[in-house]
This record gives sequence, C-alpha cells and structure tokens, in this order.
Amino acid sequence: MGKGLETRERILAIAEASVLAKGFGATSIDEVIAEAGITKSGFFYHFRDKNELARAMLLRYVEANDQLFDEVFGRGRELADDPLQAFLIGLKLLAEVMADLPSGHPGCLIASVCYQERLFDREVRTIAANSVQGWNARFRATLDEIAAVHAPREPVDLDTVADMMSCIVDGGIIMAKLMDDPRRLERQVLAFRSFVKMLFAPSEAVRPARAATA
Amino acid sequence: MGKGLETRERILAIAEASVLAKGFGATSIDEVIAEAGITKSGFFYHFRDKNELARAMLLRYVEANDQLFDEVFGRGRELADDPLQAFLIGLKLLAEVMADLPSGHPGCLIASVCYQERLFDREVRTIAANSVQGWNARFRATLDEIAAVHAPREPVDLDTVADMMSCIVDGGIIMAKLMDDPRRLERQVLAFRSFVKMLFAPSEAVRPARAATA
DNA sequence: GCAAATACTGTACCTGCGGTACGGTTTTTG
DNA sequence: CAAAAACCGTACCGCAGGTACAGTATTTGC
Repeated sequence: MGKGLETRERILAIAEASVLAKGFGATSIDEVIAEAGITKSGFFYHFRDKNELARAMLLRYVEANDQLFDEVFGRGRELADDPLQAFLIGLKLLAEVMADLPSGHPGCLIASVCYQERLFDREVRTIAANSVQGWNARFRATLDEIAAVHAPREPVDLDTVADMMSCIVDGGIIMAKLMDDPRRLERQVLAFRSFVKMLFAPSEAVRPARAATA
Repeated sequence: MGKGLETRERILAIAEASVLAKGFGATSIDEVIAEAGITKSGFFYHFRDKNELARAMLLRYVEANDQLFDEVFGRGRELADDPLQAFLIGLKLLAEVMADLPSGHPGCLIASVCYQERLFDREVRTIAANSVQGWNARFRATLDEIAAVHAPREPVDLDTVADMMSCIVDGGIIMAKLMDDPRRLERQVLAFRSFVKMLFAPSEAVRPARAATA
C-alpha cells in the first residue's frame, strides 16, 4: 500500500466529485491537481490521459456500488428467510443509506458517462454497460427466487422489473439533485419497494387484517 | 417568422444533439457553427454567450415535452371517461412514441443539465427544476382525479408516484442509451403503467375474469 | 422602391485548458 | 545504500471560448 496508491485514490475522489458536478468534459485537470496538491506531471504519472482517468473512476465507482448492494441485500437475507421479505428489507436499508448521505447522493457516474458518451472510448462505455447489466442480472436472480415462492399478481417481465430498480435509482438521483431535496431519492426507492410488495405479496383483499408489513 | 428565427432554431437543434452526446462543457461552438453553416459572429449575434444558448435550449426542450404530454394524455381523455383508463391509455401511447423514435430517445436535457450543474447560472437550473416540478404537478393532478374514483390498494404518497413517472422516464432513457436498446425505455414506461394499474385497478382476486385490460 | 432594421461575415486578438515532452529531484522501499 | 517509485519544473503546441468592431448582404415596413 504505497504512497502512490494513496495519491491515486485522492485524485480519483476529487475527479469524481468534479465530474458529477460539471461533467467530464468540463472537469479540468488543473483544478483537480490544485485540489490534490500535486503538479500536472504528477497527475500524468498516474494516468496516461483523461480516458484512463475515466476508466479508473468508473471501476472505482462500480466496485463501491457492488459493495453497497452486497451489504444491504446480504443483511436482508440474514434477517429474513423468505426471499421477498429479504429483498424488501434490503430495499428499506438501501433507502435509508441514500437518505443518510450528508449532502444528498452526489450522482451516478454511469449516468454521467451515458450523457457524455462521445467523450469516451469504447472501453469506458463497455465498462458502464456491463456494470449495469451485472446489477440487473443480480436483481433478476433475486426476483426469480421471489417468483418461485410468490406468484406475481400482474404478468410483468421480470427482466424489466430488475431494470426498473436501476432506473428508479438513477431517476431518483436526478430528481433529488434537481429539487435539492435528498428525500426524493429515498421516497423513490421506497415506492419501488411498494411496487415489488404489491406485485408479489398476497392480496390484502383476499387475506386482510394482519398482513406482513416488514 | 423571419429567417433569423430559422437559423436560431437550427443552431438550437444542432447544439441540443451535441450536448446530449458530449455534454455541455464539451460542446464546442466551433463545431456547432460549422454544422450550421454560419460564422462565429453569426452565432454570437443570436446568443450573447453559452449560458444564453443553454437557457434557450432548455426552454425549447421543455416546450416540446409539454406538447407531447398534452398530446398523449389529451388523447387518452378523449378515448376514455374514467380517469384511470384515460391515464393508462396515455401511458401506452407515450410508450409507443418512445419506441417509435428512429434511433432511440436522444436523451433528456434536464438530466444533462443536472449532471453539469456547476456549468450553468442559477437561472438555467431554476428553469430545469421548475419544468420538472410542473410535470410532477400535472401528473399529481391526474392521480388525484384517479384516486377520487379508485381507492389505492397501498398507502403510497401520490406526490411520490407523480415523481416516479419522471424518474422512470429519465432512468429508462439512460438504460436504453447505455444498452443501446430503445425498447428498454418503452418497457419501463409500460412497467410504470402496470404499477399504476395495480395500485388503482380493482383487485382481480375480488373481481376476476373479464377485468378491464385497456 | 427606399430606408432602416435585421442578419449576418471577416479579421484580429486575448485567455485558459488539455495534452506532450523531458530532464531533474525527492521519497520510499527492498 | 541503491534502485525503483513518486513526483516537480519548465517549456511548448493547438484548440476553444469569448471580445471587439468594422463591414456587408438581406429582409421588412412604410
């Protein structure tokens, strides 16, 4: 764990914040190195060019998100045996994490890349696409487990529901940033949770009274 | 309708495409004027600076979207008396419009602005926020009409459901662009439609058989 | 049909940034 | 203590945003 990696990490964190606030094209290397307390030469020692910076940023972002998902949905599985309940708990935890971010979610790097695709080489775009595809596959697998136990109320495509998770989060982030109200993101995640609950939970019209509320 | 407005419109269309593909910061005036077939002086005759260009682009985008929503949901109201059915028809039409775009949805300018906020003055950000707030208010009003007739199955906040509409579309656009598959956006809109349907439509468990499928 | 807006063109210039090149220096590490 | 790693300094190129301003073509109202 040399000092080099530490500097590299600092550069990536600063660059990520800048990209999420101004976009990749408008993120100036000069500003990044000024904030990181290094020189331009130092920067180019770590990254060959801006595209390599983008690649490293994306990989860092994806890894952090993977870890977060592992954490909340793993915890869900620890707390409930039923796959539906486990997923609902995970979503609740995820919503809480989103709400607890000090100054709101800083933004989704994937979305940022998506809205500036022409700035990146194919590799960067491939990383972005594959990452989201990975998350969708993960949720799809979870939904399969759920559907094996609870029959869905509406005939919806589970791939689409899995996609919806990512869509809601990305859309919620935009909404929260736009309105300067972090709770909007939390509410969107919880709304998606309601959707899943409604889709798979036994109808309250059939079994009223004390339905599961987890 | 002078020739000036025509040139102005051409500039705006070209700039919008560029901004959605590369971001505002990376959109060069030189490229825009080259494609528009005018000179730099000509550009600055129409727009004082890049920020004024951004303002005009946003207003143009918002107006076009307003028109689209008027169209599809107005048509929905023409085809059905029940507010729920009218909304569901509107959503179906919207999904069709999204799917029929020749090379997929080009992107949401609002989202683009949101991910490059630091590049714009407060006015631009205000326009973006107000526009989305306007759309949310519109959908909220529609949901109120629906809720007055059909009791929602789950106790969800209607403001959040209204927000969800914008979130799904923005998220769906990102997903579609990322995966290079326009149908993902269509499917997300239809999934939201299923959500609304499930939320307000009478339970099929209670009234099975020939439930409305519009 | 003519004057006055309108809608531009052309040229020249300043600033700042992304990026390259490369030699030198400090710091860390085996 | 030597070699590798992690930087610093400087000088330079080309492009882009933006300003300034004088001149010209085109449209429009009367």
